[in-house]
Amino acid sequence: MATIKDVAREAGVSVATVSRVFNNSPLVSEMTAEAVLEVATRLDYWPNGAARSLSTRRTGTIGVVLPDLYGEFFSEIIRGIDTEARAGKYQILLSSSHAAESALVKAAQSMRGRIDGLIAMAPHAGSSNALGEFARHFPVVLLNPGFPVENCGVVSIANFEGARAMVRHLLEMGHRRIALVKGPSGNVDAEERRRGYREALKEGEGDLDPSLEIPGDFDQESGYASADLLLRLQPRPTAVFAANDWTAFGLMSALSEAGVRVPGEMAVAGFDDMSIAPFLNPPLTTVRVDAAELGKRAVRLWFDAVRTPPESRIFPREILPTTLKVRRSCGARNGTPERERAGRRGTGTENGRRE
Amino acid sequence: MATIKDVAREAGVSVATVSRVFNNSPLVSEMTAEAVLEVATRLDYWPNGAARSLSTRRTGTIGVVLPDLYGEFFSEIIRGIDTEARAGKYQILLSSSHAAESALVKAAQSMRGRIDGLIAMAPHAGSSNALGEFARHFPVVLLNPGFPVENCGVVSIANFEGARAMVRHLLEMGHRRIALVKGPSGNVDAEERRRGYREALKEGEGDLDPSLEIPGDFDQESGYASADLLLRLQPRPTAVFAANDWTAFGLMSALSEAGVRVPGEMAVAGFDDMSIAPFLNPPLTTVRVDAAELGKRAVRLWFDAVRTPPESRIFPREILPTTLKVRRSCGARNGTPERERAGRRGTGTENGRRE
DNA sequence: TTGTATGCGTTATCAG
DNA sequence: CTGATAACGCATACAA
Repeated sequence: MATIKDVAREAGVSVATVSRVFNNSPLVSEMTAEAVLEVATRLDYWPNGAARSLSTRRTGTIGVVLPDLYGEFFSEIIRGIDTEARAGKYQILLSSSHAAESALVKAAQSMRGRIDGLIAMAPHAGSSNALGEFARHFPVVLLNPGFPVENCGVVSIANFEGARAMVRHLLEMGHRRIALVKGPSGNVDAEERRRGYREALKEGEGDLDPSLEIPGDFDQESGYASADLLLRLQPRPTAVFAANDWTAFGLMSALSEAGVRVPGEMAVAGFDDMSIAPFLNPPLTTVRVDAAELGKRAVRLWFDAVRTPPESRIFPREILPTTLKVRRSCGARNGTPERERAGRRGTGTENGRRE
Repeated sequence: MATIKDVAREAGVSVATVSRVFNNSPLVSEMTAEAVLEVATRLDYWPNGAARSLSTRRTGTIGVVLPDLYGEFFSEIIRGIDTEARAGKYQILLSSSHAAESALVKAAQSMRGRIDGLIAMAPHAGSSNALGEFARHFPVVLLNPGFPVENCGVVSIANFEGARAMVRHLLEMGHRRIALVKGPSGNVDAEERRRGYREALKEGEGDLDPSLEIPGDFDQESGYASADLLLRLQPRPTAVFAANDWTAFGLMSALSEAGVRVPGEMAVAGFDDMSIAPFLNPPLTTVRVDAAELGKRAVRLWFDAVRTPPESRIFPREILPTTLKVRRSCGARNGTPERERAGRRGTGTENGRRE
């Protein structure tokens, strides 16, 4: 593989000149530049990234560590990160960190010298101190952390506000007895959504009854299973809020099999707004989480940090608003919403705050 | 940030010794190693990746360039790549290449010196020569390319075989007039699936009628729209094979709205086996493409290449078999298939060949 | 078992 | 405008 030296020799100039050409330095005559470029193309030369970053102390890449690369949510986050990073001429060094809490740390370790900073999603509070350590060396932005970390930028999801808005909506629709199919216990998102559920019921006239809170696990299966308990409740609820869309899907399958009409006999709501949600039968009313936007914001925060001298850096905590998507699974409020088209999502009301 | 020199000085040894410790060299006494490690931990030292790869000419990372990071298919590919790469102690430098054909080349260019090779999905034949150029420098594996490229490993999808198997199945179920909702014209996968469709009809007793081939675009919307044409056909087909699951979803929505029972009046089949497919109403009969496995195989092929001296390298072309997933949307063959559980998929017959 | 010295491919500083 | 040359942080051949 041709190096800068080869090009210099072949073009009859010094390596410094070649370097200048490839860095668009104005300190080189157009004629020389052309000649160098010609030789470079002929020799199929391109600067070696490792050498370059060793010399400049910049790598032009952001490390991204996510707990797991499974599902639409994560793929959307990555897409958002990639899009925004590319727009800023940065690349992405990706790693999933497995569930183990030490994995995140190890992944980040092994990226040293190869990244200018980190965007990470850390499910375990145990990673906290290690992350703080990294943050002393370079900018770190955390995605929806369940614990406070110093010296890191943070983007979280308005789970609480989204859930509260959804339950408020159900109350507005006249429901009083609203069940909740919870997410896995210990999960930050699940916990916040439950808080929002309770808060809305407390504010409104809803039944705040512990027996209405059915266990769930964020998956289709647990949603399916929850229908059984749901239908046994006395008096039977008229609406269910599932902690995420997968749960809602399972729930709707089970209700359909049980001959319970949705939304007629039971309104169903979800959380996430997966791409399939508008196309279910009936289309699912849910809370939209714009995962790609989550990724984009993380990158923007990260860029802000990079462009700021370390001593005057601030560490903003941003909260990604969620949006209520009213579809048919909860009955129509103002007539039946128009049919949504693929790729085009209807508008809605934003829930959440910014800081 | 502490360097190897800092550690050496602090520990009272040479940099060579520190280096040996971090490379698990047996040529260092246990005592010294411990001391070095102690100091390293205290100084929060970790080898600089750029410097290391400059010296060793190995980076420990694979460049991954995909045309677009959207949707479950791509996220699964990435997951497969990541899983397998991590198992082999490799990291992933990710980049989406936009649709532009030069983008792939640029992305790969800018990765030079930072990767040991490339796994790419190149939708445009124009990238062909550039890829061949890369392949002369380091191992390249292509994902499902629509054109022949020299010196590259290749993993493609058994689109033809999968489609043929599906249509054969429909024929077996007694259907004779089977429509096809095509994918976008020019798309490799779409083209191969159509070939499989025609082949099966030719072999069997099906109607090989051009008017049965309805235009589509791989999305929900075009599937929805296709129902109109489908229902107008004279005589009306008893089954439709949609070129992918999204198309099938749209089709099923439209049929449901039109009051056409599935599978009673119209059998519907898809292609891809998206995660939601088993949970539709009725569950969708489709052809499973294991995208994660596609990614894994690409990495394995890549590993094979890396571990082989360049002169004796061969460039295998592997074809990922697809699997027929029989569910209820085409009617049951041997009674109703058992209900599938999330995360557990039923077995099926493999279609495709290996080389 | 340990240390010394050289090279990896660039950038950047300093002279010309 | 151009050219030497010293870093950058590490691995390794060679010496000890």
